[in-house]
Amino acid sequence: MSGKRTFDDEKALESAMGVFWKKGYAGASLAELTQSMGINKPSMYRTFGNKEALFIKATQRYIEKNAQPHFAHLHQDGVSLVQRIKHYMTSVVSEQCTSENPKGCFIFLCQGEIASGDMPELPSNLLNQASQKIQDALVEVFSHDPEAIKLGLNTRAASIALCLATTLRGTASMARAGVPLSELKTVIEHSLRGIGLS
Amino acid sequence: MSGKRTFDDEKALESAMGVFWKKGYAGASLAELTQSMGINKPSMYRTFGNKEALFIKATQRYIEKNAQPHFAHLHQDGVSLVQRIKHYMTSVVSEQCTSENPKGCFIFLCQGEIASGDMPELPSNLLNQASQKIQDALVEVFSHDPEAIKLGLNTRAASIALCLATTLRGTASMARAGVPLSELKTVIEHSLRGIGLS
DNA sequence: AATCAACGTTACCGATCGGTACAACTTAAA
DNA sequence: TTTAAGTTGTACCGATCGGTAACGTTGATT
Repeated sequence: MSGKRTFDDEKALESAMGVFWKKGYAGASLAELTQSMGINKPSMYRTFGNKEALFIKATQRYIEKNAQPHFAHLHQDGVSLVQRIKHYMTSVVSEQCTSENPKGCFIFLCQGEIASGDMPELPSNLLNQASQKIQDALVEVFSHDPEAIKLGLNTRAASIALCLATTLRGTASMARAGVPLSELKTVIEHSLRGIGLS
Repeated sequence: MSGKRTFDDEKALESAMGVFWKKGYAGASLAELTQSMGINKPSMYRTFGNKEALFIKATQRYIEKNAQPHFAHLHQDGVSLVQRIKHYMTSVVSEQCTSENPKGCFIFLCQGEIASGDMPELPSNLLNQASQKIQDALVEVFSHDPEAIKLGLNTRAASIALCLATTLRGTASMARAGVPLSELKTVIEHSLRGIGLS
């Protein structure tokens, strides 16, 4: 049996994240979660608290390891604004489509559950904040980037950011429905065209 | 108590549709469904069969009464192509945002559950077909409409239809997250711009 | 060597899940 | 008026939900 932990907290959390990503918060059962994590229920409760706490930690992990890294494309030196935006969008949509993970976006999927009324308050706030960060990051770029200012995009930064964020929600939904990356890339092209880029 | 049915099938089905629209398929419990329908479980099972059959009927009702009517805007006589598309998109997004119904789109929401693996086959097929109809209707317009052909949009009808369908999925997700109609209207404008219209 | 905290396993808790058997009752037809 | 079909309400079914108590085992500390 044991006396020292026989599993890796980080690996277990990653597995739990995968289950939530595939099934959502309410749809992920403790049985499936613990089975995927390779541990049993008492170990899970000792290590993470309860389902809600586990979900919060899984969400934070997703934000840190799967969502935030894409933002780097927005501030890459020596790359034009258009290319930076395109790289960012393509990077996000690529992850929405990869077969290594469940299709779609963890945040958008679970945020859709909030309107059901079955999502506790703390996870709800975390998901809302996370989705808001996307628009905030885009607003920041379009407001302060010299190239964006030269193009006059700073005067409607919020509107443009909303458009791109909406596109990313749409591609996430499409990816979850099985639409391949190749088709969604053309959606990105048209989306950039719509806001006056490319 | 009775011998003749004491409730209206159509009203009950509409109530059930509202619950599925808010909670999704798996998230809608028989208790909440029957309570909203104003009947008890045996009456529901006798009238509609089971939860899956009820969901199928509710989905068909949504398609017929809430989704199909928007298509009329696409074929309105004496209206320019741009305006027809814009009217269609605005009509759909308006319904996604109205406070009379749950926010978002019934089809897109429930289709997202398919990837969880918990959605039976018949409802899955119905939802996939319904979402495909949107793109089909748009492809049809961009392929055969004289104005579209004159603009050369017929050569990339599928791509354009995918863009607009993606936008509608994005706005549905945004609406469910609480973004108001006024902001999403500007998203429609930019989206039309991206495909070469307006 | 003795102690104790942490671990894994099992078995269980009350609540809720989708679904149903059954009895009481009402209506229409015979 | 009797009968048969149809409807409602209650009470229940086995399964699963999130969560936990209890027990035996293990390893580090003293």
